[in-house]
Amino acid sequence: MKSLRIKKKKDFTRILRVGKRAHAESLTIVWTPSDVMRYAVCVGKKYGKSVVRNRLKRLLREAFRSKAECFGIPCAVLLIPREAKEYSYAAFARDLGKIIRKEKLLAARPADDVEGLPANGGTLSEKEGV
RNA sequence: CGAGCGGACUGCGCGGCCGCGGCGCAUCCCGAAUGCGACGAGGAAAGUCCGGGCAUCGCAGGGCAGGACGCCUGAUAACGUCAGGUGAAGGCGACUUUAAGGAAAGUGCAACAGAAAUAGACCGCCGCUUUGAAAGCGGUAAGGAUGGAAAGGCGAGGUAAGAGCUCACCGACGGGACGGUAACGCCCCGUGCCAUGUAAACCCCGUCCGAUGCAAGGUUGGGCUGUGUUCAUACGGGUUGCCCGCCCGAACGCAGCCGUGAACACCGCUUGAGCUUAUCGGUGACGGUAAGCCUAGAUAAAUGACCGCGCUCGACAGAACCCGGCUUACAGGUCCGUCUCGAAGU
RNA sequence: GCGGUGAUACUCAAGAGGCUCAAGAGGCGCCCCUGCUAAGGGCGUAGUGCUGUAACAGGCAGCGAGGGUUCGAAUCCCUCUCACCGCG
Repeated sequence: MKSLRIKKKKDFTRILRVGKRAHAESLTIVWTPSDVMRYAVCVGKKYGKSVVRNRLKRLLREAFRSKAECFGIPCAVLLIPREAKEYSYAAFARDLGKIIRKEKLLAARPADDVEGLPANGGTLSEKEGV
């Protein structure tokens, strides 16, 4: 899954400039269409010390992993959590689902029509239908 | 049984399922692909406070400056660390704490108070003179008052009053004998005592220190054009803060174009003063010998989510070149001791 | 990861072992000036916590936190906390 990470500073600044923002209670995401499905988590020093930051990143990655198949089209996504005292997987997963429903449900329809998508996209749309 | 003291260890466990990191093997459509396998954070990984290794610069040159340490003996690659001892302080005790060299080498500082702060007569006490009270002169550091500190302490003798003026004891200083590697201890003799504190103030003495840190540094990969600055007996650059000395002969900056994953890839990057067990030497820190073991290596940076069970319901906390220490944070739990004190019983 | 700098009232800050002293300025409060305001001028408040008083006065603590050295520490020495800066 390493290939699906966004690493370059250039990419970050580009996505932040042109990407669309969507907010939920526990986190914000910035997304833009892309040729492959890619993502990154944004956890700076303001969130706490290394133990807290590491846990936060794991939770976000796990949440994204479980919901990645719900995306209709391949996107580049930045996950930005909201500062809080405690973080939970359940809240991240729920809010990520909400955002996808709000923003992407319409985008998921064309994915069903286009059959010539990469193997990834094909299986995804199938599962989403179920 | 209660209250302590010292030391050592541990840091939720088991199962299922999805997922992550590099590694090994296999497969194929040879890709940052898929499958399988074993492995995968700490006692502090933390703070970055010390000491090393390693790397580059310098070229193993000198001086000044600067910094660190400081009872003794040992351990160690080294240390500001550790071990054992000495002195001092605290505790009934087991024990604990301790930056603990030098103040007759010199300089500085000691506010306020107080008569006086490194030297002294304000009150008081005593004597003499004059006198109505009182004043003057002299003696005196026992008492008062001030202060953190007031001229060794305390008792006796002594005296006009006093004073190491004299004496006993304690302290201090000097010398000697004995024990100990030494710090030092202990005993004897002598000296009436001979200079307050501060060196985490400058300093002196002794020991030690080149600078920069893996963003060190190396490999692959780079050309063209224009232009500017400086320079030949001095200038520029490098060398530690400075000076001397030494090295290099061209060095550096700006703009544009081509090219470029370049804030990239790979190496450094994990086998090491390594770990475990046994045994020998040593009071101990530690060292020797033998056998066995290989135990994270990421780079937007790997341990998580869900379910079930158990219990004491899980603290502090996440490797980033590697080691030895120190310091700080921490839910609890376990074990050890010819350990200490108190109570009760025998 | 590595290296460095700093912390003093609400804000900006001086002080570098004793006293004048926790300076000074902004801000804040009152007064003058004005028909009213701004600007200007003057005066002063007293700073924070605790204690204390009828109310003042006064006392104690306090310079990021905790120890130590010293007769005495904002200042000297350790440990910790927080903030900020630099890096091929």
